[in-house]
Amino acid sequence: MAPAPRADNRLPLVLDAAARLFAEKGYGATSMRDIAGAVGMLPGSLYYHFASKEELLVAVYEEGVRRIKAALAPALAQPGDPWQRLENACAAHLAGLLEGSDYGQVVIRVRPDDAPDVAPRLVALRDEYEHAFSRAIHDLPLPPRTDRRALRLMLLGALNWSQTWYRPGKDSPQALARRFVRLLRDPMEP
Amino acid sequence: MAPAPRADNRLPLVLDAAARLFAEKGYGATSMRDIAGAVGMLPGSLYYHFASKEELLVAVYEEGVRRIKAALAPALAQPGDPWQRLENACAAHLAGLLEGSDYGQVVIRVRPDDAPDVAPRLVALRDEYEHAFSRAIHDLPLPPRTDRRALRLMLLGALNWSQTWYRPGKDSPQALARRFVRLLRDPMEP
Amino acid sequence: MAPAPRADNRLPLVLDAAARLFAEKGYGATSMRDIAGAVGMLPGSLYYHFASKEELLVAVYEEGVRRIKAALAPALAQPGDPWQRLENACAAHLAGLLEGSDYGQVVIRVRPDDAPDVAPRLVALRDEYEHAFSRAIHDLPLPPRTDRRALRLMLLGALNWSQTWYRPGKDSPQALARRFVRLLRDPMEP
Amino acid sequence: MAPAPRADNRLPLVLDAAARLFAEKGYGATSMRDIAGAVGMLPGSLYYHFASKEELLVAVYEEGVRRIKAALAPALAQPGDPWQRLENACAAHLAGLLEGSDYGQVVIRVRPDDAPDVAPRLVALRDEYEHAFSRAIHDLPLPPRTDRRALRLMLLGALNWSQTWYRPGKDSPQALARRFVRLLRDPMEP
DNA sequence: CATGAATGAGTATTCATTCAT
DNA sequence: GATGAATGAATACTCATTCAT
Repeated sequence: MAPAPRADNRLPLVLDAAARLFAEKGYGATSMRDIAGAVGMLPGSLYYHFASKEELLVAVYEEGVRRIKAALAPALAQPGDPWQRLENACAAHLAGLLEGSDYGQVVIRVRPDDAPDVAPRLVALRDEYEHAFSRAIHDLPLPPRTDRRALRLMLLGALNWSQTWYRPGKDSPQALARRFVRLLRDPMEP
Repeated sequence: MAPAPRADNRLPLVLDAAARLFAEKGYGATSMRDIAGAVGMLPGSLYYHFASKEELLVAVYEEGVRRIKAALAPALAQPGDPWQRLENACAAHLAGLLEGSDYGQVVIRVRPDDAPDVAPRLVALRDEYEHAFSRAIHDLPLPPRTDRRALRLMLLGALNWSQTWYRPGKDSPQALARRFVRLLRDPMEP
Repeated sequence: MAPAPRADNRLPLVLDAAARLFAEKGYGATSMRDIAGAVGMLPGSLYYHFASKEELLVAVYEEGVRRIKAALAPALAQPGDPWQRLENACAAHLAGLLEGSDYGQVVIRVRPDDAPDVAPRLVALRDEYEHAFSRAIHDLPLPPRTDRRALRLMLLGALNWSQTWYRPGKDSPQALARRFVRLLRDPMEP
Repeated sequence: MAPAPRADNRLPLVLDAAARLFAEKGYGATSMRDIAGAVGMLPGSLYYHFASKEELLVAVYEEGVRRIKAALAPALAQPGDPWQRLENACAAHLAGLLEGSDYGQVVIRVRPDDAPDVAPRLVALRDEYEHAFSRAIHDLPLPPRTDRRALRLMLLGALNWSQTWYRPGKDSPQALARRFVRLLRDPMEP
């Protein structure tokens, strides 16, 4: 029996594999066997690191939200035109969602109620990154009585749903972000 | 007048049950046992009506798209202001998506690749109802060079993603539709 | 593939196998695989007949109590000397416990809390057969103020514990019953 | 004077935890993880102290028999009425069985064949404490030809089975012992 | 039209145990 | 003395599906 190449910390590998598979196939369609196989472990061995499949999902979600927020942060920190800031934030979010880290994709793709026992924790994590957008929208110079909540829901919905139709190579996340924000900003009367 | 349903035909009941369960719990989380139980049948008996779970999903999807298109039709047929027409179409779509027929909800909730063998057919069905929106958007009086495709994707994404955050009783589909369309239409400069 | 010899009702076979294995090895040490293997089924197939391992145990217990009560009935129905009636009841119980039906042995051997979810039902079943002894002891002509409850507990304990030390071939159930009852009945002063 | 326990020796803690858990939940239902967790160790660490779960059980059993015999000794050493001696021995045994040391409870609760590899050693240990009762019964002034072996089996069975029905707070071990012995000793004719 | 009985492959999870460090 | 990481085998259970009746 060949001694396993004891890389000393295979937990991150497990997390990476789970993130990749959850992002690709979804939570329900990914088995613990799949994940274990992807890192050359036996299924039972995963339980040394995570108490359950749901806890493993939480760990991926947490890392996903951390990365989304990290990607958003530089865009939101920029001084200058608030519309430009929003566009950059959208571009960063789309980039993560569509082409970037598997972790971020999981946060958008996997519905909290796929893992009922931890659903509230997943929802709370989602709320965290949405909060970042609230602030960017709050800073926008808008006509009085504009419904900023509806604006946030609309924009985030448009961004997140793009996972459904996006095919890499056609539009870039940056280009999409620009188009979406322009549609909101520019007057529509011909 | 609808043709009188043959009294001994339980197929529509099966379809209804499947639609309800797929809409509530998702495709993967619904078992053939669940569906059979909901109509007082045994699991094996479903296979008299449908060759597989995936075919059953296709049938629900087909009916779902038919209903979405039927709900959209009157709104789209209205003469007069194209923006108002679009708003009405959005309201109709949201109503079906959020509170209306289980069938319509399935079309939005269930991802085609949850049923890989029939995924292309599901995608084609989705395209059908999206096409209705294309026309409504085409009719809009817009400044030249407006990206109508992006507009459609943005609007549909915002609408469809609402299944994620919508809680009945707070906002009505009609009110949401109005707000979303207004955000697009009205100038954003304060 | 050879067509399974469709004996038309294999459920009783499953029950028999479960009873035998539970009696021999105990509940915890018997796996659903063991039981399925004993009747030439696949493990999953058992779940067509029983919703869970615990429900299977309940079914065995129910049959076990039925048999114990059936074995007790003729002894208890006998007219004549109540001491003789008690002795016969003990003999019948011991016979079932030690050499008779696997079902009866399960009732004594398997502790209700081995199957926590159904433990109350198992306890209720145990109470049923103990009740038969209560009546036999009630009929005994005893000195006033004799503690009949203690007598029942003592006698039943002595009988049931015999599963622990009994080796077939040495003492017969009948002989044991006679000896136990005599020890209670005959005066101990030399 | 007991030799001062070396302060850094956690083996007795492990033994205590195992005894408690085996007594509470049974041998099969207690995992090495449970035991390790109860003393703040990791499962693997137990194997420094015990070669296997079965050896751990043997150690608990040995301590259990030692304690049972120690509890019995003073009662058996008493001069005077042999019936009173027996009653005291029963009371001591019941006290250990029902409310006293976890170790003693394990000896009664855990069946030797739950741990097949060490079963003979467990049986031998059980025999040790039963031997103490043999002597007490041998001393009883009984009519000739009384079956003393049956008397021992009956009494011990009654005592040991009490673990099944005993609920603390209702009867005290002492009271039970008195009642059981009285039932044997006093004439039953009214 | 539908059932009753079963299959076979799969699911997440648990367990006693090992061993290099 | 004990840990961290893993193994390998087992466990109860679920699922879509089949097919003779």
